[in-house]
Amino acid sequence: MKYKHLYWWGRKRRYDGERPTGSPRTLKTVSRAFDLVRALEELDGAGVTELSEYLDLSKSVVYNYLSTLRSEKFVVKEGDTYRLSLQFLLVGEYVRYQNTLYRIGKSELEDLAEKTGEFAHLATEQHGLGVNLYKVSGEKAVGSDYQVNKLQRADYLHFSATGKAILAHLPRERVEWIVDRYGLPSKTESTITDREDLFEELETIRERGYSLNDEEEITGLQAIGAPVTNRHGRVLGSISVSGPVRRMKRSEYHEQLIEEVVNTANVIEVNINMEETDDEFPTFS
Amino acid sequence: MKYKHLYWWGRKRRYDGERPTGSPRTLKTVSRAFDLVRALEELDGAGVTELSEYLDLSKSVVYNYLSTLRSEKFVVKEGDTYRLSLQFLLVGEYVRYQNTLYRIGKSELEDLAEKTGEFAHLATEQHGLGVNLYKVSGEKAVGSDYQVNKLQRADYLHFSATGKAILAHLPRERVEWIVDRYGLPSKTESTITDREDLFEELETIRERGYSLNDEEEITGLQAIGAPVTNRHGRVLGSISVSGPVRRMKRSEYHEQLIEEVVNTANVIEVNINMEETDDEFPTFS
DNA sequence: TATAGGTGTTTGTATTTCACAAACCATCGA
DNA sequence: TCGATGGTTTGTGAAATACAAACACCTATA
Repeated sequence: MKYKHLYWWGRKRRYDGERPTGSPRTLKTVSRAFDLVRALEELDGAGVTELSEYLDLSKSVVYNYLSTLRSEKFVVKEGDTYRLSLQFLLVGEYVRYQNTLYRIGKSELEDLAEKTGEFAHLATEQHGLGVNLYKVSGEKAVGSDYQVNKLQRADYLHFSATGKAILAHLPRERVEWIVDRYGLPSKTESTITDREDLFEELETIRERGYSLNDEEEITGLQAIGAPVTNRHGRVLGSISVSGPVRRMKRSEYHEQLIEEVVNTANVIEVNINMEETDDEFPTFS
Repeated sequence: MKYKHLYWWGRKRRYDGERPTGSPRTLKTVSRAFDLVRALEELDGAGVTELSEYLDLSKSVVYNYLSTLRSEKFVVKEGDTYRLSLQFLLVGEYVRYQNTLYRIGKSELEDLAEKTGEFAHLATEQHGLGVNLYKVSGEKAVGSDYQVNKLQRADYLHFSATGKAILAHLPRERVEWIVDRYGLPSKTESTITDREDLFEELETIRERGYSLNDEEEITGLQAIGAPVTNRHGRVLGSISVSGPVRRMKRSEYHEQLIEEVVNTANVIEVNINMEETDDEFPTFS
């Protein structure tokens, strides 16, 4: 349980008191409301007293926040414990559907999983972390139960095939920022933990057009990833297939998989560019 | 687009000024923050000025709210338009995973879709509306593209097989409340729109143990549903399979499907009761 | 190249609204 | 019956927010 929220919610909040001039004012009350949302997630639901101790706020304050969130339908009360409601799921599904990469890429990813029989992922980047937009399990996929049911979290970009494919196509300064912000924590002994090594790897990925995760996240698991960029060269996200190293490494099969992945990424790109006739794609922030 | 949010976000907010004594205080600032979230959903992203007109708030106020939501990572800014972020999806996935019915029922539902080849749904109730927790498309499933990709929304309970199975096992006064609150709008000419008809139907459903949606939501589509209750008799949600009337109505096949659906619901119930050894299940609100 | 009109952003300040503590009210078990 | 442990309500001072107006920036157009 300790690992769960280590890097997830980001660093400690800075309330308005200590705000440097020139940066936007933020509303304490709103921030607290989201502190409560986070707390409810971290505690898997809780009562008023528990939350008031956890957040160091008076009981009545917590009660008022919960009542408000409840009236907004983002929180439900079961007996005396408050929980986050399915409203979050509904809004979440809306947001996902808004995402062009998901909308266009979903069915292609399903085809990819079907064709290869392996496990396929569709990911994008937000706030310097990777978010899985969709996963499909192919016929041969192993550990699929673990992978499908694993809780969906934002995770580091530097140790997954999807993540590295994205990093390779972000502007260098953005990658620098991400590394500064989150570091390069290791998951296995193969994880890239050195900054220069990472930049070399990203260079390689750019040259050959696909990324490889060689047991860098989970021992025994290899993944092949490819970026999806729009016509302006901005990376929208990436896809990957993954499976046990033993199978994935067999050379003909390996080549064939690379082919399939890169090809699928390409098809998605084409379809996206057909939809997005001529909109601008400004940079995220 | 008009239909989209007709009944979704609920009725107009009542701020604290006009609060009847004895009901909890609610925080204006928090409510406004969620007004912004709603607005961003309704407008599919928007700029400061647009939002300030839409919500009748001053530009600077909107700007401050957006800045706060952004610092909480629930909103991103692309160029000059603000959008809801994937954070909602992540929290939503967490909430879904917290749901016992989803956690236990998911794989059983997949089996059901596989066995029958039809389209299968797993749904629950919240705030008097139905929420789909999961959907799987079987081999033979038709219109599956529409159904899978259809935007996930909370919808009325009275015209779906899953919804009616749930209603049939809620306390009468709760059903009364729901009907008072949302009415019985019709989707096709077969939709039940009369209160007494509905209660009779629910009685029938309770007696025979499954529900039927006979082109009440979509012309040409039939669905068979069954409730999932815990050992205390509280309904946790329901499942269904659906397909074209022509196929679904063939009598042997029909019987067989009913059998499969009821059976699956049963298996889920057993598994849930094994997990939830002896917790109380208080009533929602 | 200047200018008008459209953005998003910043600031000062009045005043609304929130935070706190303490009282209150259930429920449960000893 | 009593005490302990929750959640809920209320009055009031202190602090955070809402507003308007000024600002900076961009783009189109004269």
